Amino acid sequence: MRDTKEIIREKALALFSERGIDGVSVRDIAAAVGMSPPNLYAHYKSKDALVGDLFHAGYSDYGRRLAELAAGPGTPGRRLAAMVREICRLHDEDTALFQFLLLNHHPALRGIAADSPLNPIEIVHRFLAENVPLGNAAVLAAAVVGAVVQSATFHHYGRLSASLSASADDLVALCGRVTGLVME
Amino acid sequence: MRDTKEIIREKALALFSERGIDGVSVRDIAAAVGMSPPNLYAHYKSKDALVGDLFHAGYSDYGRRLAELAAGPGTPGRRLAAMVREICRLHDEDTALFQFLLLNHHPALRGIAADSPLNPIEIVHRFLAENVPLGNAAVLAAAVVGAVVQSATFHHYGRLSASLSASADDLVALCGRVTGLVME
DNA sequence: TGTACATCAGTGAACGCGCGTTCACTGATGTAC
DNA sequence: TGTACATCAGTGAACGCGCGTTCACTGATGTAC
Repeated sequence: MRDTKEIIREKALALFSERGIDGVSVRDIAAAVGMSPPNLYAHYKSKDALVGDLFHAGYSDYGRRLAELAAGPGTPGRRLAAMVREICRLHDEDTALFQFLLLNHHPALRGIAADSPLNPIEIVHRFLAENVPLGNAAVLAAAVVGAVVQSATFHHYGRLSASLSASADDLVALCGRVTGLVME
Repeated sequence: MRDTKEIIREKALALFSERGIDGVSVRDIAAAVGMSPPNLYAHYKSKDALVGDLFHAGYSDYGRRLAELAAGPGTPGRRLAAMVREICRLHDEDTALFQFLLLNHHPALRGIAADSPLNPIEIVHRFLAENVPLGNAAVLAAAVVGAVVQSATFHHYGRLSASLSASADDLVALCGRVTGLVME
C-alpha cells in the first residue's frame, strides 16, 4: 500500500485546486483520505504546514526542472522552447498541482513563493534578462509566463479544450515572436 | 458626505484585494467603514451579495470599456493598442479593483464571470478571432490577456515597479509582435 | 410654535455553526524473555 | 510456546474561537396638524 503521507498530499492537492485552500477543511481532507481528522496531525503539524509543504515542494520541483533546461545545451531559443514544453507537460501530468502552484493567489503563499530559492518565475525572468536584449526583461517575462499561465486558466474554464500540450506548438511560436528568439 | 454604500464598496474592495475574500470578515469591513457589523446588512443582503455586486459591476465596467474600444474607429492594431492602454489605465486608477477582478480565483466568482454578458476576456477573445488570421485565437487571447494580467501580478509582487501605464508602451509593442498587427 | 408620530441609519448582545486542533483512549503488531 | 510490555496508526468526543447573521432596541431627523 502507498505511503499514507503521499495519499494525503494527493487528496489535499485535488481538493485545494478545486475549491481553494479556505474552501477545504481538515475534515474534508481526512474524509477524502479515509481517516479521522485528528489522525492528519500524526502526519502534519497543522493545516498550514500541509499547505506550505505542498507549495514549497511543488514550487521547488518546477523551479529545478526549469533551471536545468535554462542551463542546458542549445541556442537560447531552443532552451526557451524546451522550458515552455516542459511546463505544458507538467501541467497535463498533474493539473491539480499546476493550478495550486500558479493559479492560487492565497495570501499565505505569497511569502513562501518569494522565499523559494528555486522560484520558477525568477528563473524565467533571469533567463530572459540574460538571453534577450530586446525590451524590458520583466515585461518580457510577464508575457512569456502570462501566456502559459493564462492558457492554463483558459483550459480550466473550458475556453481552451484538450491538454495544454496540444497548444504547446502555438505557445512556443508565440514566445518566439515575443522574444525575437529563433525557436527552431 | 459621500454615499455610505459607496464607502462600503471602496473599503471592502481594498480589504478583499489585500487579504482575499475569505481573509476579510464582515466585522473587518464594518470596522474599516466605521460602523457596526449589523448595519452592513442595511445596505447589503449578505457578504456574498456584496462580493457579487462588486465583481459584477466591476467586470461589466471593464467589459463595456473594452467593447467600446474594440468597436471603435481605426485599424485593428490601433484598436488593440487602445484596449491595452485602457486596461493599464484602469489598473492604475483603481488597483484594488483590478486585483479583485483579475487576480482573484475565488471559486464563487467563477460562475459570475461566466454569466457576465460583458466578460472582458470574452471580448478580447472575440476581437482577436475576428481581426487576427494568425494561429489559434484562444491561445492568442491567452497571450494578450496573460501579458497584461501577469504584468499586473509582477507589479503587485514588486517585480515591476511604478505604474502599469509605465509599461504600456512595452506591452503594446509586445502585443503587436504576438498578433502581427501594426499597432501604429 | 408645540406636539405626536413615522422614518430610518445605526447599535450591543447574542445566535448557531463549522473551523482547526487537542485529548484520553483503543487495538493491532512487534519484541524480549 | 506463553506472557508481558513497547510502539504506533488511528479514533470519538470535545475544546475554544471567529464567522455570518439576527434581533430587539435607540436616537436623530422630518412631517402633519
